[in-house]
Amino acid sequence: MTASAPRSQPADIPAQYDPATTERDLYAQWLRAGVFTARPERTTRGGGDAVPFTIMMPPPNVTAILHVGHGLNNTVQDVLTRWRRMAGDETLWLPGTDHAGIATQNVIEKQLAAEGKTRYDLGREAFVARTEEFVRTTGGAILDQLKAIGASCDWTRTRYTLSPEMSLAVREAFVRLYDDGLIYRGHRVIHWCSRCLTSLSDEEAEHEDEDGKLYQIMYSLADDPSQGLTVATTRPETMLGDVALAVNPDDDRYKALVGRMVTLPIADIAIPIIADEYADPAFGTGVVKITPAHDPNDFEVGVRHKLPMPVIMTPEGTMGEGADASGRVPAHLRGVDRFAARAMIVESLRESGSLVRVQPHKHAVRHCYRCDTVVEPRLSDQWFVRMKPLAAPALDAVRSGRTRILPERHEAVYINWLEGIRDWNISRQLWWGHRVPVFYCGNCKWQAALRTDPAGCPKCGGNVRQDDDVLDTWFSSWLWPISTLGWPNEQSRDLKTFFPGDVLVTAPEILFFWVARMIMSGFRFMGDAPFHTVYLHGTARDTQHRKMSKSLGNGIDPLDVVAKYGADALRWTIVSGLGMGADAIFDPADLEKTFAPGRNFATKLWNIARFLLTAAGDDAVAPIESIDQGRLTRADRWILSRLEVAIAECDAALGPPRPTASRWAEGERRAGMRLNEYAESARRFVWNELADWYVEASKARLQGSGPDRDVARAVLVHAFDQALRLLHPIVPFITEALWQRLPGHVDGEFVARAAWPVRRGVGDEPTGFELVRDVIVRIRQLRSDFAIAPGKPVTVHVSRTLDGDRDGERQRASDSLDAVLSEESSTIERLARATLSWGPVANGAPNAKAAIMGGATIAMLLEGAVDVERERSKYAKELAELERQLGALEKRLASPGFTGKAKPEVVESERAKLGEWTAKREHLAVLVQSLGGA
RNA sequence: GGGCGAAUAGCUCAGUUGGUUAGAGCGCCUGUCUUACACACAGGAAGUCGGGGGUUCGAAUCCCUCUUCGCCCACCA
Repeated sequence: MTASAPRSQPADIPAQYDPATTERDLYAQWLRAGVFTARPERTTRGGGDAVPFTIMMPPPNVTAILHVGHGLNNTVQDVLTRWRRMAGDETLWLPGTDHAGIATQNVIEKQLAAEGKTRYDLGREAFVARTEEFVRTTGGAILDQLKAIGASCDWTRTRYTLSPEMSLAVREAFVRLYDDGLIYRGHRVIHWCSRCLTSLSDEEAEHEDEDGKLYQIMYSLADDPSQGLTVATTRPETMLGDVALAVNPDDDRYKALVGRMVTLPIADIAIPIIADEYADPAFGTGVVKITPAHDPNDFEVGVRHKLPMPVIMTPEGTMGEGADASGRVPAHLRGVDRFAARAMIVESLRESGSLVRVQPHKHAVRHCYRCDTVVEPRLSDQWFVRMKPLAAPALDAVRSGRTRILPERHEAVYINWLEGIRDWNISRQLWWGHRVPVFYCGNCKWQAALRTDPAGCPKCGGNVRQDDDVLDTWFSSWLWPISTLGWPNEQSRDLKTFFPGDVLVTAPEILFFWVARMIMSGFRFMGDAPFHTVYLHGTARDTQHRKMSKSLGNGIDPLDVVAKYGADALRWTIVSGLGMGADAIFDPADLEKTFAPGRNFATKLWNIARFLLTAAGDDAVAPIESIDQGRLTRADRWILSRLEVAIAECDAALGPPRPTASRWAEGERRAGMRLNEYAESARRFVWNELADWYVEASKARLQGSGPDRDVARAVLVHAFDQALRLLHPIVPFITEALWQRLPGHVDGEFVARAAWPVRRGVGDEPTGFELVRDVIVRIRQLRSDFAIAPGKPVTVHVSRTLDGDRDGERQRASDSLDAVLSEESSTIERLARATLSWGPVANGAPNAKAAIMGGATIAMLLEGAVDVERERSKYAKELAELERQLGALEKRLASPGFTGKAKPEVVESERAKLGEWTAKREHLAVLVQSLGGA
């Protein structure tokens, strides 16, 4: 089956839908037609009339392979992009990959380890070359995988964070911030990963609660070893770097000791007792050891008191003498791993009697976010970005409504983080990444950040060398919304057209890593936020709510799902289960249970189309606008009005695509992005309304030959066409496959760029078809209740039990009921498998059964004996329950609190409810009586 | 140690500012291969909305409290 084949016969549609070949073929068609390619010239910013709509894909790591998290993230983006594309926007969904400094370097280092080598065996240049080669040949595979799930990205604009263009942007940003004094060299304690051999930012060093130990150690006074102070520490090995003991200046216990010296055990050197507010008298013994080079707080104390700062560990995490540490690390500890050293030190303290006690202690220990190694605080020189000035506009953006974050609760988290923001350590002692563009003269003191590499020192002509460090991966990511569009070239057409963008879709984990920083860079370099909406979706988890991960083995391979059930099934499951901000739960042990509903839905659509093509043929179909209103049946008017409702619901669930003004107004700020509600509305329309009722009710007309057939065809094709459009963003493949088969389809047209449904403003009033449905359902219930064999014909005698009533409203209801029943009798008879017969049924007839609807009562006489008492008691129970609720309702409405405070529309709807229930009570009473009520 | 979220049918979840008799999918029960569809159709059972208290004419929805999970943030050695 190829889409280019002629499709004049309905027989062209196979009985079975085959996602695999269809999806591949359709994706190729879309690409060939350039459906996903953004055209700046069509936009309002480029001289056209389309509003631009931009989404930047969070670039997956270049070495990543697709997992459900990506599937989730990109499906959401695709739904939004396809929706806006159909709605007439000029959409740009820009894809790309991230060079992922530490992560990628780790991959290559693992390869080297398998070969028995380290990166140092290769040297920097060869290592980078090898990594580049790896990325070039096997990297970016994930982008192809995204095509398999239908991602409608503009692949002509694919970007990579370590490409030359991105380097240009990174360098420009660095130089500007450096020249503005916002990037500086800092000498302080940072998080150090002794496995990756690099510093980490605060965000990259993640807390993990651990059961540790609190060691209390006695430091004796240098001039009187019989006295001493007890200090508590969780990391005894750092004591070799102690330069003082601190007590609180107001702590009466120790006031007298301030200024005296103690002997540092093991290292056997004298250090002073100092007074500092940092020591908390209430914690432990109130005495804290000060290790400036290995603890950020101690560092601050060290600075205040101008203390030495000896480094007593190597970068690799073994004990060793670094700067200022000579004589501190005993020979037998040098080269010993820090944790082994801890045990050895504790043991020798125990032997010497210095170990006062050891108690269990729960505390949070920071770990490297890439390799999970315990991070070591370590004094070193790093590059930092001064964040306060950058944070201010980003803070204001969310406060003022320029950018909203959904779900709303994340806004408080964002604001809280930005208010307490600390400077960002951006240098990494890695080889894979953008190199810090700072140059130093080997001769004079000259140093500068430069856009291009200098030939020599501009001051003295001496040799220059570039800083060895590379930049944090996020230093390129934070420029993503602008660098991908051509910044720093501000004349770039894409930048002028597609910045600022619209929506950012990502997981909450990287709100700080990435989202906040992108907003900052947007303001800093372009003077505006890069998007007006941040949509944070949940995490993919298994049924035990554990995060899906490779190490747990509880993941689901999206491509596996695509192969088994089709991409649409995967997408359907994701979207229909996507509550605002809620985690998405999938069962990796039961793919069938998880994804079959999506497949089943696609199959349903397929079969509706098969019916449509068989019954309606594919001769030309009149446009719905050309059908004279008077020729529409109740079913026609009903399904058209249901379509109006469905469109309205989908639009409401998706919400406004952008703020109406330059900022989100309170009323719209939290609206929309309810993808699950959108999916449900569309599904209900096409399945429960169009397929279950309209198609069934219209079969006779469609299979007949009268002029009415054309009316039914027009309505059916219109309704299904619109349904396919509503569903296309969620299930793009099946809808495209079917839409192209609809009668009247013109070759080369795609539902992917067909117009999004718009309400026509017709069919608001009740159509009477609701009554038809009620009658059919009631008769079906009777058949089922009385176990009447499906094949057995049954006659239903219809009469109005309240016929004598001349009250106007009720009379009208009865008259309208009569009209509906007689005019629609053939439909009712067919769908309910019953014969309708008019005429009064004697009250109390032994086999009478009745149904209530629309303000009138009909009685039905079923052939064969029925259990009248059972019926009577059933209705009597219903009546009793109704009376109870009616009583409560009446009481509620009569209370002064209600009439005084409730909104007018609520009062009105509650009054209407009261009337409805009252009428129903009357009907039920008649019914119970007619069934021989006791 | 702070902050936030969740708890609704057997399972996974909706339920937008308090206002029809709380919904969907899956599962379950009973029928049906009714000429688009058994990946379907028709009918049905099933929830004291985590416990307790409060506000209100009215609470799954707001307030307090308790229990159980989860997430984020955090320099108490």
